[in-house]
Amino acid sequence: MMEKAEEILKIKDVNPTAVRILVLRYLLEHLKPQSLKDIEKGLMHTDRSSIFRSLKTFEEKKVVHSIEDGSGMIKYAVCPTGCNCDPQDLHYHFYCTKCSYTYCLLDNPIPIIKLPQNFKMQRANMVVKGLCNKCS
Amino acid sequence: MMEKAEEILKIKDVNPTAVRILVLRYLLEHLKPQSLKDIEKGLMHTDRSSIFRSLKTFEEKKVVHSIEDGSGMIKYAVCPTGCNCDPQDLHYHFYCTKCSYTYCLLDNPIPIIKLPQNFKMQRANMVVKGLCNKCS
DNA sequence: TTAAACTTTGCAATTGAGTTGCAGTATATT
DNA sequence: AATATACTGCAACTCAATTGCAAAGTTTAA
Repeated sequence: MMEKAEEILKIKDVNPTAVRILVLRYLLEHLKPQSLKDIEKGLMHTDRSSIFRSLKTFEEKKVVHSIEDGSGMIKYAVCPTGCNCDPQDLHYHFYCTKCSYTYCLLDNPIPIIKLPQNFKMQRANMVVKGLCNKCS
Repeated sequence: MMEKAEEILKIKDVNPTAVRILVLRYLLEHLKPQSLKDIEKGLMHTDRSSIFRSLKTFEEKKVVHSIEDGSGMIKYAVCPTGCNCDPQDLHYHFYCTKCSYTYCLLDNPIPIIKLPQNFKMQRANMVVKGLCNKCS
């Protein structure tokens, strides 16, 4: 785990700077998707805008992908090996309206969606909202 | 169409005030989901917060439902007849990343999603992003 | 090895959607 | 009409996201 962040950055062709390593490690240590604020809280001495820019860079270089779970905050998760952030790599997310936790629903594949003529899918964002097991 | 807004408000037990009628008419006239800002632009002499509060009331009384299409703005659409805003009434949306238009994909039913034990679904928000026929 | 060029970072300030407090206006109730 | 209740418009605020800028760090080239 110690080295993993650096390795990933190298593979994805991102300069392994201090902030980037810290942010990526933080994401790797926390299995659930994390918001900018979550990361900011976790890395107490790192500037928000630096984290923000790291995340933007990560997204661009496909180190992480973002999830809009309707919490009002974008969440970020490390792309699993082989993930190209293609639609077929995506899965449903579950957002608990009580504890604000975002779960990945890995068991359900996203079905093929028939789009109208000439519509081109780039990505998808599928979120189920409700109460998780702890809150229901 | 002229009378329809008032009728809907009556049926859904919402006081048919001036702003509410204007907002609902605006939504009825525009088939695609509209954001607060869209409505504000459309109704040039109506205050934003009044529109906002109308929409909140509408949501509560199930006159409209909201869609988070990842554009950063919540969109609103009039509930079709029989819609209870239940998960099973929901459908996919398509958000064009170029022209920022949100389409309803009514042809695809949302599949039943297996949730982990004791997870309770309240609502769902399914958005496909990409390019629409005009932009691709 | 030093200077120039480029990248990254931290701070402060701005944006923009959403939301709220409050006082004035309109509408309904007695 | 007098009172209560609901609605509206304005201004101000919140809060996440984003940007401008200068300082610090790193790389490249002379």
